[in-house]
Amino acid sequence: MAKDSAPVSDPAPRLIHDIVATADLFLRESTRLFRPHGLTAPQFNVLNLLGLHAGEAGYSQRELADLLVVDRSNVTGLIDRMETAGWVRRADDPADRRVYRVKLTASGKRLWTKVAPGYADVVRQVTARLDGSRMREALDLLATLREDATRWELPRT
Amino acid sequence: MAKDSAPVSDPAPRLIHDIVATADLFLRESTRLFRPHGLTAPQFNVLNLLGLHAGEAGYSQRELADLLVVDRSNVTGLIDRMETAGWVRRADDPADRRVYRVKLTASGKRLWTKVAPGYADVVRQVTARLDGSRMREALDLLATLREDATRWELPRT
DNA sequence: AATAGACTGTTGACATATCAACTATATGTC
DNA sequence: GACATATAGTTGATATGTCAACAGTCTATT
Repeated sequence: MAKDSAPVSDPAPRLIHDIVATADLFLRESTRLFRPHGLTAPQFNVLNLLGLHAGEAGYSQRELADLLVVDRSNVTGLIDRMETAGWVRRADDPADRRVYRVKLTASGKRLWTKVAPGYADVVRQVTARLDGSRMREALDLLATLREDATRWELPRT
Repeated sequence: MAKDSAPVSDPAPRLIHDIVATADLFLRESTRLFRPHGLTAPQFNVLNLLGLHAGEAGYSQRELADLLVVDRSNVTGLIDRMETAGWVRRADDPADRRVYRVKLTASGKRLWTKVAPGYADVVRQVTARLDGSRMREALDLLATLREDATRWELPRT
């Protein structure tokens, strides 16, 4: 009988580790897909956001930062590089002189239509073995974990 | 492959997104815990690996790279900074002059015993709502995804 | 023993990320 | 209108990550 006082295989830290490892693996593998097109994963995310949802108005850098869940300051360089590559441009916002509307260029649109289907394929392949009920279970588990991860309190010392 | 665009509620991309977002959130939140001690998340991971499993021999930088799932070159700077902070030291390996054995210093051990319990608490809080069966299900789901993520083939163009 | 090949750690170039401090612009309140 | 406050984007310092190329060391095969 195993003593559970020395839980070498304690599942809780393992779960956290595995989530991080799975996310990492997925980012790493998807990078292999983007690389031949000169894209990085965050750059593809920008392309995909603009291609999918942005319409004519584009997104402000603040909106992009919120959607990508990164700091505003990070978006500056990201968009700089994508602008240099010719995939996006910064347009002035007529309603607010502080903001740029970031929009796809024609070249950016072309790249998106070329890369996005391959990404969708990969996503489908990776999730192919999960049927509807396991998929729902997975989404639910992750949502539960995210709720509790925002809820915990720092030890107040 | 369907010619029409993916429905907004397509669960597959959402699952991938949610895994990355959950990992991200967890890393971000745990950083709040490490920060007051002057530690970053990767630095805590090194500390924890050395504190938990390394024993007298420590780990080589190659072993650390494999355990952390990062490139060897990344470990150079990580250990540089932790050495400067006085938490680890590089000892020569008597059996192989190419490698360093990275070991905790007394100060590193002290820091680990101070920080690790708080981390364990947080892990416990975050996973508290998952009973044994959901935990097993979660680990199993992630393992399945990782298998398929290493299996997919790059479109051969 | 010699040598070819593999492996370890480092370096340099680059992308991504954070945070704090700064400028410029908006906005709400007196 | 004037002022306090908030917000958008940039900058600089720093940490993490990749990749490719390098020097030094090991190892296996002849």
